[in-house]
Amino acid sequence: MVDAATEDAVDDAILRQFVGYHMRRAANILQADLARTLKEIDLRMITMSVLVVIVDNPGLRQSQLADALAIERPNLVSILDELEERDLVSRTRVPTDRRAYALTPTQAGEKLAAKALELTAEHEDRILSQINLEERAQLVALMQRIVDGA
Amino acid sequence: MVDAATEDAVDDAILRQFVGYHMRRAANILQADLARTLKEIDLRMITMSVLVVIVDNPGLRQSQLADALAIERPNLVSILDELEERDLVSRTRVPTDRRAYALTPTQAGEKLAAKALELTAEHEDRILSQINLEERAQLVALMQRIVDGA
DNA sequence: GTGATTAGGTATGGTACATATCAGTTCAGA
DNA sequence: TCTGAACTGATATGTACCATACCTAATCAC
Repeated sequence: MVDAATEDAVDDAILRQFVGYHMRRAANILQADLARTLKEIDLRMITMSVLVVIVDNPGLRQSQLADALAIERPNLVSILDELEERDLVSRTRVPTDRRAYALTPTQAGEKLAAKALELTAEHEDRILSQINLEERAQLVALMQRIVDGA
Repeated sequence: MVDAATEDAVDDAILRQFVGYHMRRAANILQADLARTLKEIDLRMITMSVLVVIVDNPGLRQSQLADALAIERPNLVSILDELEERDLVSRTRVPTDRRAYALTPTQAGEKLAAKALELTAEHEDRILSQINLEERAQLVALMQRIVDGA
C-alpha cells in the first residue's frame, strides 16, 4: 500500500480538477492583497465598495445600496455609521419619505473614494501583471457568464 | 445635480471595472451552490476537501494535510474530530513518531468521498453549463497564473 | 543530556454574514 | 377615511470561518 506520509508527496491534486477550487484560491489571493492595500487608507473592502458606490450614485437610499451590493440591510448600518463618523458620507432625511435616508458623499468622501479606486487599480495591475488586457477581458467575460447563469 | 434615488438606476458599475469584483461574485455563486449540493451528504466544503485529500493520500499526517490545504492546524482538529466521529477517517498513532497521527480513510470514508467527488462534478457541470471545456481550461490556466504569481 | 523544535490540541478573539424582530412611516384597498 | 399590509432603517442575536497565542508530550540537534 502506498503510504503518503513516507513515500509520496502529499498534495491537493484530487481537488485541482475543479474550477471552483482554483477560483477560490485566486479570489483569496486577490482579496488578501486588496485588503492589505486598502489598509493604507484605513478602509476595508466592504467599506470601500460602499463608499465608492455612494460617490457614483449620490442621493441613493440604504435599501438601494444594499440591493446593489447584495449586502443585508442590518450589516450596512454599522458600515454607514463608520463612514458617517469619519465624515466621508452623510445621511440626510428624504423630505418626501421620512422613513428613508439619502446617502451623499462629503468632499472628503469623494477624495478618499478617488484614492481608493486608484489604489485598487494599482493593486490589480500588480496582482494581474502576468495577465494581459485581452486575457483579463476573457476572464471577466467567463465569470460574468457564471454570474448571469445563476 | 443627478439624484440617484429618483432619476437614475443605482448600480455597481463603478466596481465592475475590477477583475476581483467579478471573481468574488462568481466564487460566491460557486460556493453557495456547492455548499447546497454537499448538504445532501451532510458535508461542508472544508470537510469534503479534507476527506477527499485523505482518501487520495492515505497515511498522511495532520500537519501535512494542513499544509496541503492551507488550513491552520487548530482549525483542522474539529474537522477531523467530526470525520472520526462519523467513522469516515481514523487517526492512528505513527509507531516511529508518537507525536503524530496517520490519517486513513475508512471504507465508509472512501465511499462517501467518491460520492462527494461525483456530486461536486455534477455541481460544476450544472453551474458551468454555459462554459465549454476549452473555456474552462482557459479559466483555470488564468487563475493558476494568478496563484503562481503570488 | 539539555535546549530547541515539532505534532497535535486548547482557548480565545475577530470578522463576516444571516435571521428575527421592532418602531416609525407610507401606501393600497375596503 | 380607516385599517392592515408593506417598507425603511435599526437592534439584537447567532453562526461559520479563520487566525493567534499558548500548552503538553515527544523528538531532535548539539
